Amino acid sequence: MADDDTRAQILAAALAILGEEDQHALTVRRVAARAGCSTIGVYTWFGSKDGLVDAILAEGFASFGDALAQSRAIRGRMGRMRGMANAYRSWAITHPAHYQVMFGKPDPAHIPSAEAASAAMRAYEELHGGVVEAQRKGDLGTHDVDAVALACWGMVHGLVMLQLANPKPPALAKQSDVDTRAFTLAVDMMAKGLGKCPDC
Amino acid sequence: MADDDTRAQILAAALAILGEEDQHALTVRRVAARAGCSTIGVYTWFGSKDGLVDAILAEGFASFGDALAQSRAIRGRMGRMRGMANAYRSWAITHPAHYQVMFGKPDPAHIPSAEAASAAMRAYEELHGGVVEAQRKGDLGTHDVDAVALACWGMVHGLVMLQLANPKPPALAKQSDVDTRAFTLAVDMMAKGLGKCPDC
DNA sequence: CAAGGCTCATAACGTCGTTATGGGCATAAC
DNA sequence: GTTATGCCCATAACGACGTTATGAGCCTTG
Repeated sequence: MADDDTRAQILAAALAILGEEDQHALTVRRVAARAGCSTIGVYTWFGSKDGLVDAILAEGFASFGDALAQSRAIRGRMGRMRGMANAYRSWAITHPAHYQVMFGKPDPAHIPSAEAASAAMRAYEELHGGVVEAQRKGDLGTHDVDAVALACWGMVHGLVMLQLANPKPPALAKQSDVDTRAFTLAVDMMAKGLGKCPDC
Repeated sequence: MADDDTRAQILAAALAILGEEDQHALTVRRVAARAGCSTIGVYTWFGSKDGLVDAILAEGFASFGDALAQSRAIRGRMGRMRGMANAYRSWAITHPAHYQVMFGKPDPAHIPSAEAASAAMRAYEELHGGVVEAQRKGDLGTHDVDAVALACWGMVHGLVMLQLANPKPPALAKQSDVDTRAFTLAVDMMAKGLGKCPDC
């Protein structure tokens, strides 16, 4: 329908910009120019730049949640959690600007739309579900599920953010694979650290 | 000396703003107004806003490195690394806007000044030194030191950033201490995961 | 045909980082 | 003593940002 045509073109333009450039390139004027309309189109269809960002968040969390869900079928001790960690990192690295919009510091005054919040919730429940399953299978100790989920999320998030922002000293940054090695080590550390071996 | 007076006042104003508000409040106009000069003062003494940010980085990394160094004396298995993890998190949480300026995504075109880079290097070497010491004491397995340092850094950084940005779903965010519980768990996970127990 | 409402362009406002212009005011040169 | 050089800095402006007041076009409805 031609009614949503402009709206769809604006959202597509915004996603294209995020796919090609930094998140700072996401300006109302540039989105409008790329969508072939004036800036007022963004305000007609999304209310404000925040409204457009909300639509971007909804799209992003849906895609991100789908990526995480691919790991549901993986078997073996901590298999699903390991798979999710890898899927999480892959999605973030292939969608760096999108990831920054989703997980970078938001304006504290911005209240996400219901659509964005529910897409985010669905992605989080994918993470949480993996931890619950590991717990049920006995792969974890008796740790609190929420704390485990947040700890693992934080660990992966931090390594992803360090890689995307790359504030590392030159000596470290020169090792081209150091991010991947650290990530692999961190996931192993997590798997071993959450186990219930009594000797350590 | 009166020569550096204006410069010192501008830097103090910038740090005061970061101490009281969001990093987005750090604008040239507001810094200048608080320092009691016009915007041109920032350009006279720091060249550009990036130059001012460089001075802020140098100050921040020096203070941050000092905080990490407090853990040097802690004994016991993984004691220094655990202490540094706690000190890292404490510094970040008590200086949230400063931390975001230091570790948030920078403009890729911005090349840090030599002063900022060397202060950052000194802080990183505090981290690295703790890992080297643990390795030497036999607290770690045979892991690569750089990868361990980056993995631990990323883990702590991620949990700090999640707490500062707080993108958590409402059910999690309601648990007021969930960030601290996750952090404690993550540090334990790291300590256990890096050990050399052969049974797990 | 007339009225109302929806979509959208133009142009503007106040914010941002930055800079061109020019006014003091010190020190140095003659 | 007067001129000249150079540094510090205020005013006012530029372009880019998010946003909005105004009004034009167009489609639907009576």
